[in-house]
Amino acid sequence: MTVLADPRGDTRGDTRLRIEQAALDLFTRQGFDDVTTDQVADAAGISRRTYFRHFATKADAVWGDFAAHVDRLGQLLAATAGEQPVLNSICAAYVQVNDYADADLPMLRQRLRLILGEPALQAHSQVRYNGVDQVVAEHVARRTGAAPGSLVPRLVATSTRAAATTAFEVWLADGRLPLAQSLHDAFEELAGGFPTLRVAGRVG
Amino acid sequence: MTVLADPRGDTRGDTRLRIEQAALDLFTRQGFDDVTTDQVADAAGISRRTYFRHFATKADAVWGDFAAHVDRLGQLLAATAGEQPVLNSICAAYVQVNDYADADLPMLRQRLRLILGEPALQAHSQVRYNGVDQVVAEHVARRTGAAPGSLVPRLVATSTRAAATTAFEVWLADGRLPLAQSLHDAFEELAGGFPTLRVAGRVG
DNA sequence: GACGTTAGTGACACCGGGTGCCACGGGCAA
DNA sequence: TTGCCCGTGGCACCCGGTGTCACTAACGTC
Repeated sequence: MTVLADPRGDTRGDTRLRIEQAALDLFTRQGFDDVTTDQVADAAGISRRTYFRHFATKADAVWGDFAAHVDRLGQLLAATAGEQPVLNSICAAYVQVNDYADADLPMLRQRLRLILGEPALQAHSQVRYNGVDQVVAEHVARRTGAAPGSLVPRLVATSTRAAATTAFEVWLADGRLPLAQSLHDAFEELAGGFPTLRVAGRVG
Repeated sequence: MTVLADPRGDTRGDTRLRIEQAALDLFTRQGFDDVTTDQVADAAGISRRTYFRHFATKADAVWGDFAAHVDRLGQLLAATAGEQPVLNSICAAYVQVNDYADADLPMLRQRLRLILGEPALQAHSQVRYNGVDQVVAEHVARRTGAAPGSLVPRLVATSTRAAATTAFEVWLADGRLPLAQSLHDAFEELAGGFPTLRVAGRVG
């Protein structure tokens, strides 16, 4: 329902953005589960059927163009020189991919708060993470000569992604230190075999 | 439909098991998405409505009593002495929780193949993993004195769980070496900061 | 200017997961 | 027998997601 806000001809690529913004706003205000796709479509000035032509699922509107994100991560990894340790190259790629301008940080926070906080979106995220893990595992396999499906490439991929996710969570909860710093901290712990644990452990 | 297989009075706790078995068989044969809950219910000799009284979601039948699993993990962690390094205690707890009798291994493989292989079940698994991560993070927090929500406890929890999941995947794909060995290998890599990478890396 | 093509859209019907409600029936205690 | 409880089935409903058809505006061609 509701008349098109802009009857002129520039609404083509704009629609997707309008949907994203409407979805983020509604999900943030009311919670993901308490908003129907009808409401999102209505807020964006389109029909429900049209919503599902722009996004495959209700959750997808929160993710923006994540595939491009993963592609860029893969390109950054492929372009790394062989001199630096593998973990450093992965950390650097994660930092670069997530290097947002200050103006974009509020929207990033909004997206992440939903993705990391709403159970339904957490569930959905697992499938996205698989794409990331695969790209990273292939990078590790190239650099080490191991098969991409063997233990070390897989393990490096999943645990570095766990590190990145955790860094995001901490950054989101605290917000004092910049995201890049949080990522570096997490990777440093991971790469060093958790030095913090060794300091505190081995008490007896 | 279909008459109750056992009209005597011992079908109370038995129903849940029948549903699980029917679900595992159907999902394995036809794929999770190509089986409806009607079919599962029918195969188990109950109505769809009754299925959803035993399991909250279509996916839950695959997981068995996972909450008990997590509880036991938490108890094992709480009972560990403070002498051994934290990571070792987590590894030991994972190994113990997943110490199945040989007779139970086929069903475990069946469950894991579905959980790790079917996208819809992978998505569902994220919510389960949150419970595991929380238990592990609390353990690390107790042992280190850090806040459970701070970086290191969170990171240890997510990356050890990533290690465990990866070990499961490798065990499932290969099947040569025992699960406990696969878990130990993964934790050793993780705890050592990925020694394998250091051997192969730093070529230049 | 009439034409066919194409992309974006809306309306409708349908499927399947999940829930609330009511009604039935069998076991069990008073 | 009476009353209760619990597991169950049936039904209607909500919502996410899809297939299909019809409409319309924009565009190039003749």
